[in-house]
Amino acid sequence: MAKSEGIPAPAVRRLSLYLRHLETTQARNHATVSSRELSRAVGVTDAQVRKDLAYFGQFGHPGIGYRVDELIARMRQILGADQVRRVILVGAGNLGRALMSYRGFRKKNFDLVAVFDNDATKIGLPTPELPGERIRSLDDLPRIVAEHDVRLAVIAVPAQAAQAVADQLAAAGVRGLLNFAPMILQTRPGITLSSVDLAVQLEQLAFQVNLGAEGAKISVDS
Amino acid sequence: MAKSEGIPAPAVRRLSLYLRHLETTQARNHATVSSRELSRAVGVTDAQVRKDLAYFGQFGHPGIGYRVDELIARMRQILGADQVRRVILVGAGNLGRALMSYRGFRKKNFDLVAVFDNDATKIGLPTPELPGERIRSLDDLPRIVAEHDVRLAVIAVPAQAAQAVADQLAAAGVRGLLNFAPMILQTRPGITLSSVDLAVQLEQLAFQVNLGAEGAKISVDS
DNA sequence: AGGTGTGAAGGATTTCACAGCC
DNA sequence: GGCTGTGAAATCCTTCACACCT
Repeated sequence: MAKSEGIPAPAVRRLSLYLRHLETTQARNHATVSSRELSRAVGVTDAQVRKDLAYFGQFGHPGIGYRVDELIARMRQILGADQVRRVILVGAGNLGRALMSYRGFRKKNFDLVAVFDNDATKIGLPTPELPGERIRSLDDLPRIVAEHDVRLAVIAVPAQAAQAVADQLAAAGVRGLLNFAPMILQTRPGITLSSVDLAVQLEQLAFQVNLGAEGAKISVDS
Repeated sequence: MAKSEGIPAPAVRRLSLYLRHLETTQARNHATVSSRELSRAVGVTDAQVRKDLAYFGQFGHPGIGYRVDELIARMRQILGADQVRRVILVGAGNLGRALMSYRGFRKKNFDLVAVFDNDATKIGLPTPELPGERIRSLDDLPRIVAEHDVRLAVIAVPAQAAQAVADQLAAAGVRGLLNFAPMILQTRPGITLSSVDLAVQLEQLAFQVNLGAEGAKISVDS
């Protein structure tokens, strides 16, 4: 149904970066930005910025640039950040706890509604970051997902448990998985998966440094 | 000096993924893998796998596939994982502590040699994950970097402190920065930067899910 | 002047398809 | 039969350059 088919994935990745810079620009009370300024902040060319934005509509004003407030509103709309999206977290280990306390999610209008773990010694423990909540058993997964209409989940469990958790999440009706386990997961069609492997990330960096590191590059993303 | 110039960045990104699957294959006592199997595990085409590997040499055996042990050794060599690489961490907050206790780094032959923080109430505290070590002041940065020949650093500080930390790291002689602060950093040439923004990552995922999520894609990852 | 939106050109990466080897 | 390595084709993405607007 969406004619949003032909949008390059890299363009989508840059969208969040543009938005982040726009927000700091707004905080400085600048009313407009040019594609030039945006491009330098994110590390791409100005033509790239205009092309990227053009995939989603015409937001600019010739001779002026982009009105910051307007563009922020449009981009939030496009990214879905204008409405609360509920998220659950599976895995209450070190990384899981760090993610719970991460304020960035809330700022982007994500609402962490529950935390799950398989470890019997953890189930029932209070979650300081989510007042009134407690760590839940995975048995509660289907119910919580249905009750809160949760579409997104973060996986922060050990590698050997990750695939099973992913399967349970998909079965419970979650549509998007953000996986931090160092493991390649298989998902069935209809489930979107994004993986971040911290060690792999560092390995990439080390390789690039070894190469000779000609120019500083914002390499992988975000 | 390296004719390793023309290697596509995406190919390099996939290298770590191939290696990870090879290691699990090895654990299963399989002696060889085909590009077909590797490709399915990582979510690319088999031609892609062969092209990627071919950038670095000829490792395959026609009719057989790739010998697992051999390929692992070569890939570790290529990625530099055959020798210990020393890393420091700046920022001992929630995320920093999670990173300290993350075993994946050690497994990939990274050695975390010191943890720094600017918070006077944290400096001097012991680091349970690094026996005998304590959280250090950033004043010690140049000395530690020089003494241990540290080339890589992980930044896990709040956004508003990140640019200053990056500058100090570069000045101290660190060559590669892995940044977790939700902030676009500027670095001078010769410094390689890779950024991971957890909130942006989730935002990307939410967007893809909203699109309609036609096919499961290992999207941005690692 | 300053700035966007966009067709067209250029480059880069991926896929195809097949020769050659085990 | 199975499988790799690789030129050639196809596709995808980025940059150029300029018409047009303010």
